Order: sequence, then structure tokens, then C-alpha cells
Amino acid sequence: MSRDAILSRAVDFASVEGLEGLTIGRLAGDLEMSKSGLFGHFGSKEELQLATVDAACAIFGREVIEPAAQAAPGRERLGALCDGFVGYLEREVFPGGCFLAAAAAEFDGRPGPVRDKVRGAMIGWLAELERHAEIAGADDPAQLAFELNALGQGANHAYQLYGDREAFTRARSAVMRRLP
Amino acid sequence: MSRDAILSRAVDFASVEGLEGLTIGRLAGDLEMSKSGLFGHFGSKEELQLATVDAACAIFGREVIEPAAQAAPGRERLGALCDGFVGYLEREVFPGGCFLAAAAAEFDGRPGPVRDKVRGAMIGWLAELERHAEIAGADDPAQLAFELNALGQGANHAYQLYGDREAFTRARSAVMRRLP
DNA sequence: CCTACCGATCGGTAGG
DNA sequence: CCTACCGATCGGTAGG
Repeated sequence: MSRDAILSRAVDFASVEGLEGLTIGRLAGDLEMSKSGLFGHFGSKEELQLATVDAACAIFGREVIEPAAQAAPGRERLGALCDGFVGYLEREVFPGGCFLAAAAAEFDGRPGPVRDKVRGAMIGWLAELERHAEIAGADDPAQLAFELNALGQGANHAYQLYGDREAFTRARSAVMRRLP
Repeated sequence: MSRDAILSRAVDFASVEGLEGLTIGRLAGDLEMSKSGLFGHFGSKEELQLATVDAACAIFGREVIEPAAQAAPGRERLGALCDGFVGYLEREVFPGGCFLAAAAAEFDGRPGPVRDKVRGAMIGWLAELERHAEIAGADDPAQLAFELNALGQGANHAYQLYGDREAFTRARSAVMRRLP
């Protein structure tokens, strides 16, 4: 069983059960291997959590950031990033919704390397929004990035909690109205 | 040790560690009582979680809904609800930020009575926003309620993850601009 | 990669 | 409200 195959399951598991609910024993059972066999790939639960966050970030890059890079920098790219984010929620790339949002909510009150990595990834996403908001000539790029991200996270939240698919339409329409 | 005194600690504990991280043993140790003494008040961990959610909802009502009831129904009340929500985040009524947001993120993928209660509370909050959006004459009250809630949740998220107090100002300014 | 094990902690119970 | 305990599961280790 390769490390990548383990992490592929770990990412899906953690998006539903949380990074703390991702226990070595259950993950090993699910992959039909021994606990110590799985453990040997990572060396500690924290290293498994960190590797899982990295794997999730790679998927986010492939599913959201890279496709949007087709669009011209500035307003067009900003729209593509937001639309791509909503699409990634809509397609259920992770069964538990946005992995980073779930990990952020779980670890924001627990100092340590996992929180730091999640925070770094979320800051990177906001910086990408802000960069294109600035190119697009927004009055206050950080403000616009905050609002656009909040709308996307709001759709994730509504869909995960109520199964309300209309939230995707709401987020898209609000983003459209708010773009410079 | 009264049930209310136990729940007061449980609410703070769970807002940081999560409703699953709220273990009977740690809570009992923190309150300097025996596990079984605490357990007797609730009968199961799930009942403790449900009672903790109820206690948090009561605080939310007292801190956000009730003060806003001073404002006239419609646009004024809608502004007071949003402002009150941001103020409640700013005052750190719960040490881990918005209790319901944290509980929703934790339980949205786990069917059961805890998720149902959290969902019911969140739907009640959104319905309150929507009701006053309608009275205020919004074109699409549900859309407005979605956006206003997303902005508040975005401030909670940013403050909890980055400690960014400017997020409160950002949320308030976006809400102001969006009110009908 | 495995079996077999460690001490700690989990939710919960018996009995008072 | 307590002490004392239950089986299950946790992260992690020894040894191969």
C-alpha cells in the first residue's frame, strides 16, 4: 500500500470525520492493513495529519487554482477562482465539503503545526483572491477578498448543514454582483 | 454542583475543543468532581452534548437576538441583528468563537440528534434574518439572509484562524453596504 | 509490512 | 454525589 493511496483515503475520511477523528486504527482497518504498517509510513498521528492536509491542498490546487489560471489575471481570473471554488463544492470533490474549511474550524483553537499549516494554506488562497482583486482595480482588494471568500464558505456551510444546493446559486449571484 | 454550573463550563470547553472533544472525564476533572457524578446529570455523552448545545443557544439568544429586539422590525432590526452578531464575536462570548458555527462544522457530516439540534438553531437564526429582510422590503429576502450570515461567519472564521480583528470591521462595512 | 503488546483514556455501569 | 470497575479504543513500541 503506497503512501499516496493511504493519503487518498485519509483525505476523504478526514473531510467527514475531522482530522482528529481520523484514527490510525480505523484508517488501517478501512485499508485492510495493520495499524503498525500504516503507522510506519508517518511516525506519528500528527505527521499523518500534516501529510493529509498537504494532500488536500494539492487537490485544491488541481481542482480550483489551476483551472482558473486559464483566465486572464485580474477581474476575469477573480471570477474564475470564485466560480471554480463554488464548482469544487458542488462537485463534492471531498465528501465532507471544503477540506480546509473543516480543518480550520477544527484546529483554529489548537496551537501547533497542524493549525499553522491550515492557516498558511487559507492565507495563500485569500492572497490569491486579493492579488487578482488588486489587478482588477478594486478599491480595497483585501476587503473584496474577504467578502468573496465569505460567500464561498457560506455556500459550503449551507450545503453541508442543510443539503441546500441553492446556496451555490446564491453564492454565485452574490459574487457576480460584487465583482468590480 | 448544579447542572447549570456544569453546562456553563461545558459550553466554553466545547467551543474550543469541540463537542466530541468535550469528554466526561476531562470536564469532570476540570470541575473537580467524579466522572460518574457528572455522568449522572445527563445519562449519556449525547445527552450532555445536546444540553450543551441548548445552553449555547440560550446564550446566543441573550447576547444577540434579545438586544436587537429593541430595534424596530425590518431594516433597523436587520442591521441590529448583524451588528449584534459581530459584536458577540468581538466580545468573545465563547472563547472558541461562534459556538453554533463550530458545532455545525463538526457535526454536519454526522447524522443524529446533535446535528439536528444544531441545524434547527442555525435555521432559526437564518429565518430571523430573512423575516426582517422581508419586512425591510428586500428583493430576495432569503438571498440577503444568506449573504449577511456569510459575512458574519466569515468574520468569525478569520478571527479564529488568524486573530484578525480587522475582519469585524470588514464584515460590518460589507453588511452596511448590503442592507436595503 | 506483520503480531503482540504497552499505558492511558474513552463512555458507561455496579453498588453504595 | 462517591469508589471501583468494565470492555473498547486510543497513539505508539518491540521485535521480527
